[in-house]
Amino acid sequence: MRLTTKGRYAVTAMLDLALHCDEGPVSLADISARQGISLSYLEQLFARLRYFKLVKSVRGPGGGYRLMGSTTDISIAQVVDAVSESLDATRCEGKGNCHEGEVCLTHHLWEDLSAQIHQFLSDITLADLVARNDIQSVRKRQDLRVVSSHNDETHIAISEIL
Amino acid sequence: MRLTTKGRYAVTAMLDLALHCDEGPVSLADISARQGISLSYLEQLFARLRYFKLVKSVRGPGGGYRLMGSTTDISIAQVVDAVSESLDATRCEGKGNCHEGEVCLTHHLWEDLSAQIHQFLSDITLADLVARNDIQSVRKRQDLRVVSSHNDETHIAISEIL
DNA sequence: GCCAATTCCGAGTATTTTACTCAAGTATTC
DNA sequence: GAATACTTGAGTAAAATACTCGGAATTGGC
Repeated sequence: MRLTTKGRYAVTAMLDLALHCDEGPVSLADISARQGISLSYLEQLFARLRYFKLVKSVRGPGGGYRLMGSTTDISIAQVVDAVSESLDATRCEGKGNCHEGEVCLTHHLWEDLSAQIHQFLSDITLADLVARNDIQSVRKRQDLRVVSSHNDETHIAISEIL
Repeated sequence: MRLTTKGRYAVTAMLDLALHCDEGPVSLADISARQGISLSYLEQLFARLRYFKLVKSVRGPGGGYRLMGSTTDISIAQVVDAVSESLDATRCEGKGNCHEGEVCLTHHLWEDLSAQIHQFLSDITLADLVARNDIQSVRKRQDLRVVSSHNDETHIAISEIL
C-alpha cells in the first residue's frame, strides 16, 4: 500500500467520473479541464484503471469512460492499488537472512500496518464520497443564503462515513 | 500525509530504537546492521527525526540516539510526518480558481481522507508496536520450544492495537 | 465514405524523490 | 589524544512522477 499524489490524482479523477456518470460517458478531456490534470497523464492512469476493470471505455465521438459497476462497488483502496504498484522495500523477502528474526518482525509489523490502512480505504467507496460531496454542495448552497430545511436523509454524519 | 518506503524505513528504525532504548543510546551503525538500512540514509532520516524532536542524540563513544520521551508519546504518524514533507498536488491552493467549487470539493475531500489516515496512524504509538512485537517474539520463542507462561499483561489482543 | 472526437499506445523527457556514497568536521569518552 | 559517534554537506545513480508528443484505432454523425 502506497499513498502518493498519484493515487490522489486517480481518486480525484474517479470521483469526477462518479459525479458525472449519469450524463453518459465522460471524456478524459472533461476531467482534465475540471480537475486540472494533464490529459496524457489521465490516459496513463485510466489505462491502469481499465486494466483493473474499474472503468470501461467507450470509443469514438461522444465516448469516454464509464464506471465498471456501481459506485458502491468501487473502493478507494481499489483505485489507489490500481495506479500504484506495491513494492517491498526490504532486502529480506522471506529469504531467511534476518538475524534473530528481528528484521522480519518489523517487516511483518509494517505489512500489517499497511494492511490496516488498506482495509480502512477498502471500507470507503466512491458512493460514500459522492454522498459526502452532496452534503458539501448543500452546505455551500446554504452558505449562499439558500437555506433548505429538508436534509433528513441526506444529512449523514461525516464522521460515520470517513 | 504521504505513505512511502521512506516512512517505512523511519518507522522501522524508530521501532528498532524503541526495542533497544533500555540498553542506553543506540548507534545508527547498530540500526543499520540490524535493519539493513544504509548508515548514511539513516543519518538523513534521523536528522529530521531530531529536528522534529522525536529523538535526541548523545555524542561521543557509547553514544547514539535516544527516544525523546516515552514510547507511548510517539505515534507512527509523527514519525512518518517527520521524514516525509507534505505536498499539495493541486494547482488550486485556496486561490479561488476552481469552477463552481468542483475542484475544491474533491480537493477538500481528499484532504479529509488524508486526515483520517493521519488520525488512524496517530492512534498507534511505538509502545503499541513494541508490545505487539513482544508478542511475536514470545511466539517465536515458543516456536523454539521455550514456553514461558507469564504473559498476562503483555498479552494484548493484536486486533485491539492495530 | 469522410470527418472529427475520442480512446489507445509507445516513446521520450524534465523534475522530483529515493536511497545512497563520500568526505570532512565536531563533540565526547576513555 | 585517540577512538567513537554524531553532524553536515556535497554529490549521485536509480526510480517514480508528471507530463509531452506523435500517431494509430475506433466510431458516431454528416
